[in-house]
Amino acid sequence: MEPPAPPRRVTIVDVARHAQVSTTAVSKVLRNAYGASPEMRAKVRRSIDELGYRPHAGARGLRGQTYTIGVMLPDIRNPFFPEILDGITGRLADTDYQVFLGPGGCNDEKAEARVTEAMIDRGMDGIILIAPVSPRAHIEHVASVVPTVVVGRHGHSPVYDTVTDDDVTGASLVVGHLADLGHRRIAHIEHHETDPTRIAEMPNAQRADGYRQAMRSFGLAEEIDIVSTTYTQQGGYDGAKELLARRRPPTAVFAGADIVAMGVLEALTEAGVSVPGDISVAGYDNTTFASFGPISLTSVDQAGHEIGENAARLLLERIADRHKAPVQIKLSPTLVPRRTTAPPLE
Amino acid sequence: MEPPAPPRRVTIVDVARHAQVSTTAVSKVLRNAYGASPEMRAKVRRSIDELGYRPHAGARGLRGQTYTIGVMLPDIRNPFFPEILDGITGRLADTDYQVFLGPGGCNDEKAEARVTEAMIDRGMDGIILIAPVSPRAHIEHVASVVPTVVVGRHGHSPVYDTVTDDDVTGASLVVGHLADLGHRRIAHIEHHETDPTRIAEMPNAQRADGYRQAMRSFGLAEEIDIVSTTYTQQGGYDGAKELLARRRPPTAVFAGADIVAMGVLEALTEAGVSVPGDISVAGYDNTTFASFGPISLTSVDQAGHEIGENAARLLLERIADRHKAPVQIKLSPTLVPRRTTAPPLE
DNA sequence: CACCCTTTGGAAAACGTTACCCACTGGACC
DNA sequence: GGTCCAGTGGGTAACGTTTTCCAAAGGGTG
Repeated sequence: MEPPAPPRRVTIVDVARHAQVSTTAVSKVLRNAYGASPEMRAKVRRSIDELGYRPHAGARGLRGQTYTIGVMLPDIRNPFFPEILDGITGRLADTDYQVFLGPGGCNDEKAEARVTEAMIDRGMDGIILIAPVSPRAHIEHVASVVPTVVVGRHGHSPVYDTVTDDDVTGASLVVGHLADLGHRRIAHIEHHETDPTRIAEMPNAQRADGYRQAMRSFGLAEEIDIVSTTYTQQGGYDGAKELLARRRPPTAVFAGADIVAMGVLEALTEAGVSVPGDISVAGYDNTTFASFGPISLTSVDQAGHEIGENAARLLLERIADRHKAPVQIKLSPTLVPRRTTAPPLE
Repeated sequence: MEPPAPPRRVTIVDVARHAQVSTTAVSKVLRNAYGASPEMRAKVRRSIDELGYRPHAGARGLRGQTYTIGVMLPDIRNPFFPEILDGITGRLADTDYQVFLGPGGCNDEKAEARVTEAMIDRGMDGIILIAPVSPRAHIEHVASVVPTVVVGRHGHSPVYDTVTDDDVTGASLVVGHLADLGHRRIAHIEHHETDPTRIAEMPNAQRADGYRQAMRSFGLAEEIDIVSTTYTQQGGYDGAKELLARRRPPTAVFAGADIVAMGVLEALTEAGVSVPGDISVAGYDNTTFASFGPISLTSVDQAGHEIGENAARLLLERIADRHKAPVQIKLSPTLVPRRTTAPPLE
């Protein structure tokens, strides 16, 4: 209770003395390494428990591993990440690895770089980057220093593994759902991507592409109508305003993300347009709030838990063998129809 | 790009050699320590930049600090944390400290202990615990080993600082608002707290207490009506069902958290009760989704950003002087009236 | 000019752990 | 009875920093 005497930490030397063995022996037991008899293991473990010894991660990192895995979250607000994180921690729960999250700034390359560098400086054994916006060169630099798995970004590289959701399929699920209901004028609100090096790798671009492909395959090529704003509530609001100003407004709006759909709903309510009576609305991500009663938004559920599990698994494999061939995993999303989509009136 | 040769990291020795000084000198420059002339500082800094040197945090931790601060989040889903986190990172942005988040399990003492121990093992310089559920003894144990600030938990201790929001005031803001609108039968849904050692320290208990006090001060002591469930959507749903079954149901429901209010809205919609026509509903936390158009929930805004800033500031102070007298900061919440509250019909 | 103090710089010993190597034992095998 | 090998245990030198000293140089003071 009294701060004056922060007691010296129990070290491996204390354990060795207590168990009357060498520090090497203790180290072997700690790492389940070869060269220690069952009796010795038992004796050492007893001493560890008795003394309450815990290995010092920093010191371990100097020679071997730190048993720490870093997960970079670009935007902690995105309600889709918790699922992924659960998947990651679930897969890692019965290993010796501990997960720490590095908060990257939203859409901020500088912040991302700062966090990834900080993770490397702390000797983390592996890094999972979630939907990074950094240029590919930086990601490959990170991956060349420490085992890395990239989540939510398409494209592949010789140095890291990727886990993504099939955004093209997801978009076509939405278009198909709306077309089945009888809609023809289905508009899409996308997040505008300018950087040419990223353009094919970002999920937003894939969703827009998937929308285009699906519209064509349903014979609705003529009706393709895309508004470019941003994946924010404001972006959805602006996009909806623009669509309402059309000579013939769409009867359904496919927002590229749930948060965008929130802005759309806001704008429609303001304009006195009823949902789904006059216009149907669908989102993407199946975020927590999509299921709330007053919202009940039709959305696309990415297999967040599976994404996380796979990312963690691949990372462990890459830590075990840094030179293994890179893997790309693409998971399938599912449609979650709710009360914001219905057949058109006309 | 090619993994085969993970290049050796640049160390302080390399910098020293390049700048033709001792490693001691480089170390002094890194830490802005006394005993280095301006010319030497300049020379060393030039070498650092030229070689792209970055200090190895683990090695630093062995002797001095790791320049790492751990923030324990009990539940990453809680949409209230991002605000606090922004406040923390904002305050720390122009220091050398880096923040990492430790994901604690929801309401899980074991998980909390695992994360805090992991932070200690990694030599973190300071720890911020957000709304911890662990017994006070464990928190004090942590605080006795490493500088600690506790957020969102009342009560005070000789070994750590606290930053909280005034939940009693917050509750009275809600009751006052509803009473001003003309409501008398105002019910409250609380999170039931069983553990006697925590009971006075948890925000939920304070909110329930504030509700009672406010009801009395508005002359509504007779109308006090509390349902004990949990701070979850299901808890809100169940609580609302119970309230609707009363002989004379309340005309307003004060849910102890926004997520609870979501469950309440669901139950009311299901029962064909209109909001705010028949029953007004208020939440607490002013989470992101509270402001969404279709929800538009009256709520209480905790000064999340300020909470975070203060927590970070106190932590820096405590790192500078571990023996300073503990501080308790209590911030004031504000009411955010929206469309789920209105005067009663009768 | 002897003395003391301040400034500047460095040598060397920690810090806690693991990797690498070597030594010893006892049994199997020829 | 020698050789080889598997199994067991330990000694020691790293790993990259900071800290604690100590020495030398310069500058004021009496």
